Amino acid sequence: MARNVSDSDSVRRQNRGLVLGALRVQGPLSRTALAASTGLSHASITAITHDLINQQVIAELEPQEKSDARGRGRPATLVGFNRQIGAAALFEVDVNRARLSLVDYGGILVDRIESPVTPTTFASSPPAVFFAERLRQLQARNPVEAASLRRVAISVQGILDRDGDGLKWSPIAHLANRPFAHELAAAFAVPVALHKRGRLLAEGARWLDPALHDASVATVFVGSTVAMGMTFRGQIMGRGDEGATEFGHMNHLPNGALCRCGMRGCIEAYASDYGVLRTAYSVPETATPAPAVPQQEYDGLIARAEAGDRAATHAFNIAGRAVGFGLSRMMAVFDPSHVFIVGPGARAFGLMQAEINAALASALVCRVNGLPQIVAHHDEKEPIFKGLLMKTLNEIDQSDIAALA
Amino acid sequence: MARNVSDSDSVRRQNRGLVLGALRVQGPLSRTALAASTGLSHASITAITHDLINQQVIAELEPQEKSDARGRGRPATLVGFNRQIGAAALFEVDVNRARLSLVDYGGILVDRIESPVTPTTFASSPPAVFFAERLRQLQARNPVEAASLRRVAISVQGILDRDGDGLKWSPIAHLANRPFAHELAAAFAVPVALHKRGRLLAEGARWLDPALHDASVATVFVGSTVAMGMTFRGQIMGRGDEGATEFGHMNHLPNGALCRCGMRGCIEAYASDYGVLRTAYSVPETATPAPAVPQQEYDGLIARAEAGDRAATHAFNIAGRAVGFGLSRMMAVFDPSHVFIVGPGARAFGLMQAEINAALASALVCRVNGLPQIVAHHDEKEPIFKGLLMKTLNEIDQSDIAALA
DNA sequence: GCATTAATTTCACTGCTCGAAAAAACATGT
DNA sequence: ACATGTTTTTTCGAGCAGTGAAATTAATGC
Repeated sequence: MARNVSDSDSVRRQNRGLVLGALRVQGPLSRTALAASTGLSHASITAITHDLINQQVIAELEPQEKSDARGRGRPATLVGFNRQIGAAALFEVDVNRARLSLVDYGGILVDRIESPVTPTTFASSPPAVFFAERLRQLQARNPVEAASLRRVAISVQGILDRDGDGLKWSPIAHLANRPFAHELAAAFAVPVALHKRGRLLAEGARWLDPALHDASVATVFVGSTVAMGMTFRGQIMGRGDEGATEFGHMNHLPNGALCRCGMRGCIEAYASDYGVLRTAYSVPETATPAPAVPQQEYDGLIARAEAGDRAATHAFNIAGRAVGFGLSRMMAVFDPSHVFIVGPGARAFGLMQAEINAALASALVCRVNGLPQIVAHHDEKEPIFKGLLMKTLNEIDQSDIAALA
Repeated sequence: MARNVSDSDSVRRQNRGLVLGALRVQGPLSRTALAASTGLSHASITAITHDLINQQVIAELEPQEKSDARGRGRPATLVGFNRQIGAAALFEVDVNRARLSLVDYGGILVDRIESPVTPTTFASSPPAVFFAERLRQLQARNPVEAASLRRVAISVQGILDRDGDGLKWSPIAHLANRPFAHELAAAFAVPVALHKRGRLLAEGARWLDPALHDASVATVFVGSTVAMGMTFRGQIMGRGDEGATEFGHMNHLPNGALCRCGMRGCIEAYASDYGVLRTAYSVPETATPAPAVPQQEYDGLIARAEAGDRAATHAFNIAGRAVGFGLSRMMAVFDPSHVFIVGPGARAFGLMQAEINAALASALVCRVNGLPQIVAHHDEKEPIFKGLLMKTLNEIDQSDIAALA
């Protein structure tokens, strides 16, 4: 029986959450600004901030003298997060790289470790060990933050199970079906959350462009894989908190090109770096995909296509067609007002755009509602990190902090 | 500024809504059962039911003597909806038929009118006039219920605009882009809601099979059109309340068969009745689709296929393939645990099943998570009506009644 | 009739928000 | 230096909804 009853406690949680959320989005605010932003009365804001300050969650900032000509009246005192009360460890795992960032409760990056990943990395050392080693290393270097670790969050690629704490399949070799989330949670006595990279991209895109904060956006990653996350009017879509969009492995052409996942005809098999390379070099569609494509090789192909090379141009056309039809098919189920293209493939957006638009034009939804606005966004690391960061801090805010007695 | 603040009023609304929802789902209940079902304390249930009874929303039922051996202890007095306090008019509009039902607040059908629809129906008389005429007729026949009309809800096919109160496109001739919802609302001084048929199917499926009430279900209608609605763990998905899944017009084959919508290669162009007929009779794919297919012609084709006729069998294979790849592609974005096939095409499910399964097997999500459970459900009128009914009554419960002072 | 049992109601208490008024803290004008 | 105006915060009493525990109500069983 889901406990949906509303009582004074849920009121408290909700309104404290509102205050924390406002501070998260807008940074330090005065109590008056908080009242305006949350819609709560001044009296309530006084009570809530008073509690939060007592609990050391937030603190009054030192008034900044000098600066801007402060107007008349009593000057506002800003309150902001107390960075020391919590820390989170954020792993971003990729096919060829892993990065662990330690951030404090204020969202400030404290320390960071990068490690290469190879197809054998997780075969030789179990994922849980790999992660634990690096986390211990960061903890040793930052004892203060280590003491207040509240969450570990991991950005992964692949398909999560229905609970959202196990990977059932992943393009990263030997990562799926290893219960590293549970093991880490046990080892560090801290909740460990797995997030699909696509979903984080969607979350991150919202934070990077405030104008999109409440829009419906599909964020498509094109690079070593093809992935997608969606937001619907500011809400993250799909499987509650697990996320299940497998856009890259949506079928594009029945019995088509062989994909890394073992299926045939996936969008990824045409639009990812290895897919484009395979097409460009006229390698048979059924050839086993390359396990990894060096960045410069992909960039070289983009350069060749931009220089007019026929084979390269053709390969990107095919890729654009795959992405375009994928979007067109997705839009039959969910139609966003904006589409972001991020990742290395964003640099090739110009080469794919015509085919993408052509494919979208064949969708009824687009004919009726108009084409979504499609924008390429070159950097993709920032959205993922930002998404992971904000999602994790928000989780702490709403689950741990707002519920504090 | 969205008013998300929680106060005693929102608590009241939420908990009253819980009580109304429990009664809606489970029928008349005792106060003790309400407490168990909602999670509220007995004291609160006493207060809430007291208010609701004072407001004539619910009433105590006469104790049913005789029946089952009532145990010891004070006998429970059930409370149930007061049917007289509201009524709703429900239109179901189809390509060849329109039906208007008048129901009371208890969900009991009071009266019903059916009218044929032809491609010229809405050309000769504006939709608003067509609807208003029939509604007036029902009101005249049922003056008591007419006095308490609270909502008009219309089930339509097509694409709604973003506000959800206008049709931007519809397979029903001359129905799109006519502001009949606004006109009706003005004429009858009552809120008028448009609902996509696919979404109602999803809603209705939940109500018909309580086991699915909290599952993730995709309900696919196959018949004169192909449509789909989805629920995610009991929540209706897609564009908030407007609904935008255009499954039938998801592209199946680029540049494929001509669809009624004017696009090419839509799933509908292969899997709807006209599509199957076209394939079976080897009519060129680019031939203009028949405006309507008589029921017996479609049924005849099913019979022929079941008897082993090659052309007919082939046509249903092609249809199954279209539906299967559509589902497979949808599942890259949203993967339900159950798929319902409803509508006339459900009778041909056996003929399509193999191709549907084959197509699904080519989806990575299915390989990893297993195939969803696919079930055909012959009757489709009931789910639509039930969905429209429950959605509308729930709307009244939550918006009008729960918010009463 | 009286004990037993189960459904409902009553009652005292808690915790939250809110509006209005008061207090605080600073700028400006005389 | 001091009164006045402005803006931010806090204080205070009221109101409201939920809760647990105890009391009440209405049957059954012996």
